[in-house]
Amino acid sequence: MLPTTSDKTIGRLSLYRRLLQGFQADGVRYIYSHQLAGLAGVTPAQVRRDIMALGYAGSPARGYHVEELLESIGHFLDDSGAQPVGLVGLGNLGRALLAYMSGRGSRYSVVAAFDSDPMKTGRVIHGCRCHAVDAMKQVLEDEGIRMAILAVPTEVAQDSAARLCEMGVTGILNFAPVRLWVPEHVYVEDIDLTTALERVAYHARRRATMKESVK
Amino acid sequence: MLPTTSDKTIGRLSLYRRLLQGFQADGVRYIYSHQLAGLAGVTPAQVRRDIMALGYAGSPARGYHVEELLESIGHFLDDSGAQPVGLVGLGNLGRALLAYMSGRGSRYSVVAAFDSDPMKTGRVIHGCRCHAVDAMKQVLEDEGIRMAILAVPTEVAQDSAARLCEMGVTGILNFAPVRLWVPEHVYVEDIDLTTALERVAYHARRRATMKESVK
DNA sequence: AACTTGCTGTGAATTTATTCACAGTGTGAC
DNA sequence: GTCACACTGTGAATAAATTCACAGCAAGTT
Repeated sequence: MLPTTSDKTIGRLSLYRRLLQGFQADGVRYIYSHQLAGLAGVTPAQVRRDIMALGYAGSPARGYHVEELLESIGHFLDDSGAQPVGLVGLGNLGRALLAYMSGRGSRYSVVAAFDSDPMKTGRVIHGCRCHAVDAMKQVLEDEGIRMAILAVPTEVAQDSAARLCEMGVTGILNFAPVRLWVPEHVYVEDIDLTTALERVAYHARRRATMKESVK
Repeated sequence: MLPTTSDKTIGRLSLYRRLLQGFQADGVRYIYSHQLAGLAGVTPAQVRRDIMALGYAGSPARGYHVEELLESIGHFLDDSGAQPVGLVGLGNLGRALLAYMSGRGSRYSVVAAFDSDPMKTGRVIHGCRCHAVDAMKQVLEDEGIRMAILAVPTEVAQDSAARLCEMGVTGILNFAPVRLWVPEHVYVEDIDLTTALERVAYHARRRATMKESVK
């Protein structure tokens, strides 16, 4: 097994990449760990550790060469280049995600959407064709889709996930607030808006009272 | 300082609550840690540890009393009951979040939205009045808003966040893919869709190849 | 009433993630 | 050249999160 890299590191590398792209656009050629750290909100040591995972090394005198570092991160995270993404569920959230994704020139583009509502199928929304759920197998194969965004109601999330897995999908970004049970070789990342909001509420309340009591 | 509870625990408690509500609706009165753990996708020991933070204790013979446990979690997470939320940014994402939030009978409801586009202000969307950004101070005060969802373009996120902080907001749910710099007493939770998707892509690719190489 | 069972609560061990701290080094100043 | 500097890469220390493992106990069973 390859030296396994933690999830958190993956996430931060993705963040560093975006920051670096900004620097590159501004014509910056070299950068130090503490500069990246400042923008990313982490410690310089953390940045260096994360970059270690890439196998890329900077120069003690100049720091990291922006372009080379970007290339390293790209190689590490993507390798194969742009990947097609499937979207299941075209409710409010699904449509918004579609709009959001099509807006920014991301390296991942949603090439096919699915919904059980016949009113929605056949149409093209934000440049993406919407198919019936029955057509899923065929479309996934044709487009070579290996990752999917799941934005369906909670009740059908497990079902949809199982179906996706059967059809060869190995990565799912799940917005339904349930834990999905999938085969071991499938990766699920959950984004739970309710939980996120509750966490904010908890801290917001706590901070609000803290602020007063400190005085 | 109170014995500080980790962010992760907060998140899981929120998840347990939703699961427990399901049990309660089904008329279940007592529940064991391993049952919750199974649904939540964590270990039983983890569940017990998390519940320790509440100060609530179950019975060795029957497990946890669903209703009492729910009450404990509620007391711990919310206490003050429903809280009003402000939403800044009514682009695709903002509108979708609004629809999403108004749909489910959450304990947090978006009572005011803000956008800089005069075309959008004054209207009522999904039962929520949309105000001009200039009116923010007044509206936040009137409604007693202490937490906000930030769904504006990346470029203006920092600005908007700073403004919110000035006006007494102590919790922000940030969808812009940048690290926000805010006063110490303000809590920020980031939801970065791009990073999330890249993480899925990374693992999806990895799993896909792993699956083959295991064979 | 004594015994069995399978749970909870929690100290201790372990694993994972982060930070410290410093040897080693390329660069620019003199 | 030689020196001083400010950085990187990384082993070791620390901190945080999770899991183990077991004492103690309420309820059912004989």
